[in-house]
Amino acid sequence: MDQELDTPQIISEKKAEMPDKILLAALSLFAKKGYFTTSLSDISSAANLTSISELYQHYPDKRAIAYTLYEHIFDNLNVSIDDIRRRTDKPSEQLRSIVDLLFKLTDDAPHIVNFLLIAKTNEFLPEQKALLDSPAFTKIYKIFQHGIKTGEIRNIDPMLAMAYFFGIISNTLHLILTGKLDKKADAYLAQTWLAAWNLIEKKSSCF
Amino acid sequence: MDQELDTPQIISEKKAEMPDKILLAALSLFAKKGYFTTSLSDISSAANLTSISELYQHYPDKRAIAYTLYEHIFDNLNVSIDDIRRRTDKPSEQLRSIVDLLFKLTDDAPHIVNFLLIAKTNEFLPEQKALLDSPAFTKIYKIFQHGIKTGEIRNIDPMLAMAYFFGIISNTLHLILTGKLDKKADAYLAQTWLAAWNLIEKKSSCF
DNA sequence: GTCTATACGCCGATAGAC
DNA sequence: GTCTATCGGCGTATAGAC
Repeated sequence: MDQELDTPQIISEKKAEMPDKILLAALSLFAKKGYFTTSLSDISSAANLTSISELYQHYPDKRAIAYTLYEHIFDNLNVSIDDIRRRTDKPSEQLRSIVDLLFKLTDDAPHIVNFLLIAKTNEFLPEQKALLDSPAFTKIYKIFQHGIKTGEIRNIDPMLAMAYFFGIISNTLHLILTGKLDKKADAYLAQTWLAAWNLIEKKSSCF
Repeated sequence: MDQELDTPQIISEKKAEMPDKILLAALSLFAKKGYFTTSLSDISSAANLTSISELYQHYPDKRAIAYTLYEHIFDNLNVSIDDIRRRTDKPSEQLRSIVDLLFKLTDDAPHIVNFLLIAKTNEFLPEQKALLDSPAFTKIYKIFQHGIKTGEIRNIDPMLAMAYFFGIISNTLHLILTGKLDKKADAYLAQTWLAAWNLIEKKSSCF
């Protein structure tokens, strides 16, 4: 339990080898301008390559860059969730850890959270599996199911509980990322966690 | 108060004159495939035009179509909000009416709500004013400010209250639109309204 | 294996025939 | 004023020189 949860290395930033340099550049651009308005030329400039051709030494085409990015981020999210589930099987603690992670990421790697939020609705990434169909999503859904079964979460459609809970979380993060909420994510963490959790907690008198 | 609120004619569907036929086709395609993956050819087919050129008789370019659509939808939303504010100045009733409207729209004109949700984050509509900067948004923000001043809403950052409230609403609508929640929006209205309102209500014991 | 130069397709936009 | 035919540009992708 005191085994700390580091900011996950969603993308290795240490000794940025070439492919990661490209991915970081792409992530930043996609998060800022979107996939379709980002050209390969933009990416190669941002990654300090001499020309577009260099991209093709590492990725077969543009979609592959986006898709690799998508996989990196979702795989790491998935791993983080596995870690969390391994550490405790109490839904309240699992959800708390996930929220902690997301808020921490918002401060430390805002592009990644932006990418996640965009991937939620978007025309981003031609025909990719949406956020809603990723393994990470399914695992989180199971947390809600489990919480309802054990009585920690009140007895409503688990999908609805999830909608409420992450509606609060993701919308708050979104306003932070767009600057409508002007403090760091960390400043809103405690309050927002309480709002989201109390809303779905069994013993809560919200209902 | 019993002055009924019709589904607003966001886009006149009655005797669909040409420009509206085009807008409806575009709305549907943009909501489904996104702006950038929708070609003028797609739009002209969907609108049953004989050729792309016909589009140019009504709109100067592709962006104009998207922008007109954006204006129609946001202007109508804005008008609806004005109506609501004129009918009552009690924030709880105003917010309830807005939520009613959004859920009704989700059942009656899902593309419009989809468009609104997409416009929230998106790379949609090159460089347009985001949802967050529209007059409609500002007016809703004032409802929260007012509610806090009169004591109906508890005393937190109004932007945060808004984030929580509409996080629940919009995330729920999103899951309905994507089919993850499989009933009609109307079936979730009462419960979701309660969740969202109780969360920010002053007398609520959620906190 | 690095980069320049170029090919190719798609799509937005237009011109001009009827 | 309706439609066909075409242009031009951008952006992806490749070939080929060094």
